[in-house]
Amino acid sequence: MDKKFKRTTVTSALPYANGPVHIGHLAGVYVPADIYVRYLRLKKEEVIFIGGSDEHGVPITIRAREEGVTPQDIVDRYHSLIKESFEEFGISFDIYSRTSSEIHHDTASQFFKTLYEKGEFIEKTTEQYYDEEARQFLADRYITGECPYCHAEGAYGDQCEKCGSSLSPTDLINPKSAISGSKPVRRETKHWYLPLDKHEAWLRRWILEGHKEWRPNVYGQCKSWLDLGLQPRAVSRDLDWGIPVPVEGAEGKVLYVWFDAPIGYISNTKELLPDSWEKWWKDPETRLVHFIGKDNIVFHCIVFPAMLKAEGSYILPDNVPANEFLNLEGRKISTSKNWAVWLHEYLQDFPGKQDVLRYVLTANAPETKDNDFTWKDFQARNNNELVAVFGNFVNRAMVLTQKYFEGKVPVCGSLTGYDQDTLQEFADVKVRVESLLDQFKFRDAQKEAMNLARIGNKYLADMEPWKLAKTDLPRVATILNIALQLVANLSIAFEPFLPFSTAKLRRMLGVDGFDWEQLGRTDLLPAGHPLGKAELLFEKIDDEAIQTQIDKLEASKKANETASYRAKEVKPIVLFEDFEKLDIRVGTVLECEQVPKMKKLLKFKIADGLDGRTIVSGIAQHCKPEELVGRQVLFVANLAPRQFKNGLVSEGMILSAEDFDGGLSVVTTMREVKPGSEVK
RNA sequence: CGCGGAGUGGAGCAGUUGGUAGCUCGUUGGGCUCAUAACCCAAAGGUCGUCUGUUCGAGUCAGGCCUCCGCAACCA
Repeated sequence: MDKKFKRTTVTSALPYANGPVHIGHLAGVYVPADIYVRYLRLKKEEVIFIGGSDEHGVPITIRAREEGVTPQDIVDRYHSLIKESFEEFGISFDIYSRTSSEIHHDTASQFFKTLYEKGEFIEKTTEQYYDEEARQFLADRYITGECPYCHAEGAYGDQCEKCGSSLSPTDLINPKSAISGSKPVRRETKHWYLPLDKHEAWLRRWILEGHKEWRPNVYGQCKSWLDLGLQPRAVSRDLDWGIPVPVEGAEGKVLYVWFDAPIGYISNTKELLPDSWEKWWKDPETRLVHFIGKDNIVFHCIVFPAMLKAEGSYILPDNVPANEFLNLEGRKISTSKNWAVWLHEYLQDFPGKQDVLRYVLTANAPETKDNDFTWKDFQARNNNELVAVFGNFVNRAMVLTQKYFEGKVPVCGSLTGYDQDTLQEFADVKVRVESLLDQFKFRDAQKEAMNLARIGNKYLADMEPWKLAKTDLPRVATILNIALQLVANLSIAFEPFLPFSTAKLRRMLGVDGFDWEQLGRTDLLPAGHPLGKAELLFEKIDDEAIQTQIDKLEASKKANETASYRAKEVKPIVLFEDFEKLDIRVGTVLECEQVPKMKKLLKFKIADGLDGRTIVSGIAQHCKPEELVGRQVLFVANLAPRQFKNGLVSEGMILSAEDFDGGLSVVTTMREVKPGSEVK
């Protein structure tokens, strides 16, 4: 901010071409990036806006295999879907390309070679699991087996979801390939690592001392990583989809996707500007800004800068405004669970309403913490803010001018003190909006721009030109002149935020365009200037349209849940004598209560036909204690007692069925039997 | 006790260096009638997650705890 730059390179995170783009992507990255870029362009600053699809990596190959198509088919499908919907939505990339392009392969390959030749990598040989049937090495996530700690089946190569322990694939008992189902074998493989530890010193100075202005979430995350000590990171993988590692003896190896993806920013710039791309990436007078989501902070603030520095000729990012996440109707957005509002579907369902979504996502942007998108809020912001405040003010000014001055901008006469105060506010708003945009505070900036319309509505209400029209037409002329200047100002102030609506507004005003510099001026429309046709800037969205969206969300979620549901694999065969060792009995619940301070635990007093026993069970979030009293439940009677931290001892285990969504249902008997009856 | 971010009126968010708790929406009452029943004014509504400490004074600083979300498993 203190430093003066000549031009700005803006990048936005490359969406992964494994699915369509949803509102979370938009709110987190693309809308703020687009606002910023449009703002700079309006100021006539030199700027480029780089985007593209990230098309490599394991998940794409898995998906392709599942669908029986090639990875290229998958990325082609989603690349064009994403590209088209961005375009229709008005994300004004100078280029939106892809990492499967030839130019990217060359660029990334060359980048690797340069670092390789400079000796910036270290080589390590390790043993990894190899699937002989599928003929490939397996990513941690694609190996399953028995957890060495809790012995649950289906633990992943990196973590057991049952007990939460983090694992390494070689820890698993009876490992199995998730791809072919076959038993993988260990095989040696060589990989290249970027020794981040060697970069730690300068990164520390650069970020912790040089960029204190970064957002707290970004700065904090970096600090945490640096304080923990950086480790070398592998830059290659054993895979057949990606950019081949361009050195001898690296057959069957590709660049790890996080290594090649950020280089995509550079390749895409090259594609756009084959002759002059370097000044956007290598000139110290260029300001580099990355728009990303919070999950990408480490890559863009530590790993990618380390790569750029290691290469030697590149500039480093000046700021990385990362957003938090957006939730949808109170839940996390999830691609796999189809809990999302997809951009391409929104564009179909709400044609011509790009700006409404842009407005809502900015007004509710997750800039400092995770936020929630609800359709009700979407409707309210449209109806109560865009329509009622902004659209209505414009309409009032237009209609009154039509009525009293045949649609021509009336002459501004002498000004009252109130007029002057109102005009002064234009300039104040400009200063505030600019300052907020410069600090990447888009939510506040948009709110400030909206104040112009509020000022306008108040001005009209206070002046009451419709009353004065009967007695003092010259005064009405002045009032409407000011109101119309305000409308013109709105068309500038909102240009970065609502490009479609401001274009429409300019048509209504009968002007071609304004510069940002003109914002705050009070003579944008000369007296006598004929206005264009008045139309409504925004329209109301009714309950029905909103309900349709909510229903759609619920329906697709349900469909998805049932469609993707498949029971877990059956465990290995056991002998009858093993089964007999378990003593399962029926017990009647005498008492049941929540364990104080333990959210998940219920304490049971069970009649077992003997002396009775106490059982503690972690099912409090799934059933109410009072519903269980008097019911018969099944429990394992000869399980070794387990003591909890607070001293409680559980003498057995109550059996419950686990539903597909993790919900628990306690198992009971069909008819009442004597407590202590054996279950066989 | 792995690390970071967050927890503020019904909803969504501000709150800079500690000094009267603000904004938008909603609610209630009033006004206006040019306007897409839109607009303008006023009011009600908060022990700022919780406990303790520092201070003349804490939403703000320090420490403990609780809850939510991310990061090492690549979904922004």
